[in-house]
Amino acid sequence: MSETAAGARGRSIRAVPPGGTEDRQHTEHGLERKQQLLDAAAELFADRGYGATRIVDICAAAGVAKGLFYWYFPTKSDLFVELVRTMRHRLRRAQGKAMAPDDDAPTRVAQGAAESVRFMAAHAGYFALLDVERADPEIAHVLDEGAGVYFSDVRRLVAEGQAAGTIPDGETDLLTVGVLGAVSSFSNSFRNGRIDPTIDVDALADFVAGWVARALR
Amino acid sequence: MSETAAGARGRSIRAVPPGGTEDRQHTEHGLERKQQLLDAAAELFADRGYGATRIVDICAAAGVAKGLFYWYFPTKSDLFVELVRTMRHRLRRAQGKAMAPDDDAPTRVAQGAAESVRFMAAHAGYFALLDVERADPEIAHVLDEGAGVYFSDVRRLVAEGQAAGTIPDGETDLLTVGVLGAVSSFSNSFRNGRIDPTIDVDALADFVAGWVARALR
DNA sequence: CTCCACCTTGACCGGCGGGTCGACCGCGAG
DNA sequence: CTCGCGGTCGACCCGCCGGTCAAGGTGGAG
Repeated sequence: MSETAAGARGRSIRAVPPGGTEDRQHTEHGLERKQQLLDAAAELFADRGYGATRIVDICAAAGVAKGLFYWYFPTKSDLFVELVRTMRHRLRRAQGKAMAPDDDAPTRVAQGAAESVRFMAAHAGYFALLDVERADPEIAHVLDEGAGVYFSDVRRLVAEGQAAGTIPDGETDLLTVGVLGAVSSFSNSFRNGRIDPTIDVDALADFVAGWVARALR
Repeated sequence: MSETAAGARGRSIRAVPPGGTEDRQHTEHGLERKQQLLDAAAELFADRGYGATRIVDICAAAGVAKGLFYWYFPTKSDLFVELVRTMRHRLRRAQGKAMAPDDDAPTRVAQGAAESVRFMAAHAGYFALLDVERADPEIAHVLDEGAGVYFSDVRRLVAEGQAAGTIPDGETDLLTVGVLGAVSSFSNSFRNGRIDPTIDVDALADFVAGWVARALR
């Protein structure tokens, strides 16, 4: 884990620029290769967990040698972080698109919850990798960061609803936690097969929307 | 962590069933030592995660040499399993005690949920260690086993309520997942400080009971 | 007192796996 | 053609950590 300052020696002064991070120039082909690694890693993480996935496994799955990994990523956790951030952006975009701007707050919350369930079901392979140990501080950070983002998104809506009288006053934070928890619980259970997998995803999403709407009443 | 060893004293008692593996004869002092290891491990697991906790750290925390660990546990995951099972038994006992036998199903579910929240808050250090990677199959197994136990406990109550007409029909499994998810979500958020930690635990428990009751209506 | 079972120690071993390195390839620009 | 850079390879290094082991301690039963 030690970044060993022994970065640039010899003649080629590359790597570790003032900014701190890698700013490698990738060709289009390079970007594709990087994506292959990302995809392979996502699958392996989801399958056997982050810690249990060896870098060499990721490379093997992508059909390249281990050394190449470090051409594209400084460390394993950097790859993970990139994966998670990408996922988060896509999910939030989907949520935003699913909420009708003119509906009231509780309805919008329910719409967002339903869409989240659908999205997570559609990308189960991706979201499974969130079941990860938070030992690595870099991991913990990006995960907490995500939790914070979703929290404030939902909290804003809840507070709005309370102001408009469409959601009961008080305990704004708790209501928010409840909504977030419902979405992740149902999604996790579905993904892990604790829910009858033959159920229609849209039916599940509707159920969750109803659950949230009732609890918010 | 008190008198787990009911009254056994003076003579050695068997700690592990003769299932073929370790069936060491521990003296009372030995059982105490073992408990020290268990406690030290629980704290470290909760603090930095299972995978990131080194056996030698556990021993150092308990003030013994590494070799001794293997006198009491075959492997690290065996220790973990023992920890989780113990916890589960205590929680279920608390739940059972909290539910008034003559109340109707939804009320009992809410009572159990509230008690679970209180229990998990009181033993936050213990429950934090459930945030663990499921890479190790032995770990995954004991965790799933626990999920299954709680699931069937709650499902039984929900089905009972549906039969009695106190809970709406249909989707028994989904309702169960919702209840379980609410309890764990609120408990996790509280433990991780995502909820204002100055809130009274009983108030939180009541809130969760209300949340569940509303969602179950 | 002796013996045996339980307890305790820390040096040691083995391999696993993250990260490094130096060499090499192929292509487009000059 | 030659240079430089993006890209690729895989042997190698090395610290870490789970697990082992041989030896020594201690207290109670006989």
